[in-house]
Amino acid sequence: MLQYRKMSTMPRLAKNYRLVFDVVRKQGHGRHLATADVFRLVKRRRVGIGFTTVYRALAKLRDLGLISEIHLPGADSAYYEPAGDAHAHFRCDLCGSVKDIAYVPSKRVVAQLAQSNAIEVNDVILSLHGRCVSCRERESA
Amino acid sequence: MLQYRKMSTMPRLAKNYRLVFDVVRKQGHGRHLATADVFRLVKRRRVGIGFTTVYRALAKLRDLGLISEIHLPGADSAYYEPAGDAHAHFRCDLCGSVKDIAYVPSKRVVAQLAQSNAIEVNDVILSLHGRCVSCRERESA
DNA sequence: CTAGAAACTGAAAACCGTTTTCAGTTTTAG
DNA sequence: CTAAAACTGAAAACGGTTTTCAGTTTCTAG
Ligand SMILES: [Mn+2]
Ligand SMILES: [Mn+2]
Ligand SMILES: [Zn+2]
Ligand SMILES: [Zn+2]
Repeated sequence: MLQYRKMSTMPRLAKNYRLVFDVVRKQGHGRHLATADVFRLVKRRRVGIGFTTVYRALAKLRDLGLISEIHLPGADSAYYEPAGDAHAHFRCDLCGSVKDIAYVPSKRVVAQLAQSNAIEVNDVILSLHGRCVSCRERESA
Repeated sequence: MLQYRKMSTMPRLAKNYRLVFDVVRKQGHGRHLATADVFRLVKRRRVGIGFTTVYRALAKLRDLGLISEIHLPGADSAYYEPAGDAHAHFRCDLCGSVKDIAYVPSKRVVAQLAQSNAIEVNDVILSLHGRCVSCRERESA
């Protein structure tokens, strides 16, 4: 699970893959694009592109460690964001909005869990679920 | 999200729903049944039952808080286990096996995250991913 | 340059877990 | 008993994603 942080060390990408990457990267961190959002934005720049190609690009970029693919219980498609520091996600049960949460279980705790369970942990995924600010406001009205 | 821990306070369940509940409950904690596993085990006791009914039973039991439904990135169906204390799950990327992990972010940390992000957190889902013991052994051979 | 191999492309079809629809049957409440 | 509510199962639909196919484009030797 390599990660190319610098463009200089980044492998040469096909034109379309590059386009998909640019679309995801341009959102910056904290924005979470559903697969359908990526399609829409990519099509805006290259009308004829097939959704198969976009799926393949997303998979490759994910494998290269350039973007991260987010799966949240309750959401019905994957979400994408540029690769960056590990963090958790909050998803509103009511409106489906997704928000970054600056927290991740400490390395020490995870190492301890790995040891006591005799497993090798390569990834830790944390998601919070509940009601977002605006949904809480709207509901209390 | 109520939870009926005692049979005495448990609502009356239709025969089939009861059957599905028994199948899940009989596995005890620490066993994780994929939807297909539940079908198989239920059909063993009631041959003619339709999978639609099983899906409906699982949804209702989940809503009643009697069982918990687990969604793990990488797995292609839901898993079920009897309701119990909160815990995390480990899923082996290679063989797909699922294991309970006795850890959950502390109430204090979650409350702090909720406050600083102005969200209401109703659920915290933590999953670990990597290689299980047997897969590590098999790979090193 | 010129093969040939490897990577990429997009339409269409397949996939597959899950949900919905339909036309009933069974159970419950009064 | 009677009407409403809950439950049932077959079949069809759903929807995000993957696979297949028949090419086209790009890369790598030589
Ligand atoms: Mn994020
Ligand atoms: Mn468990
Ligand atoms: Zn919301
Ligand atoms: Zn394994």
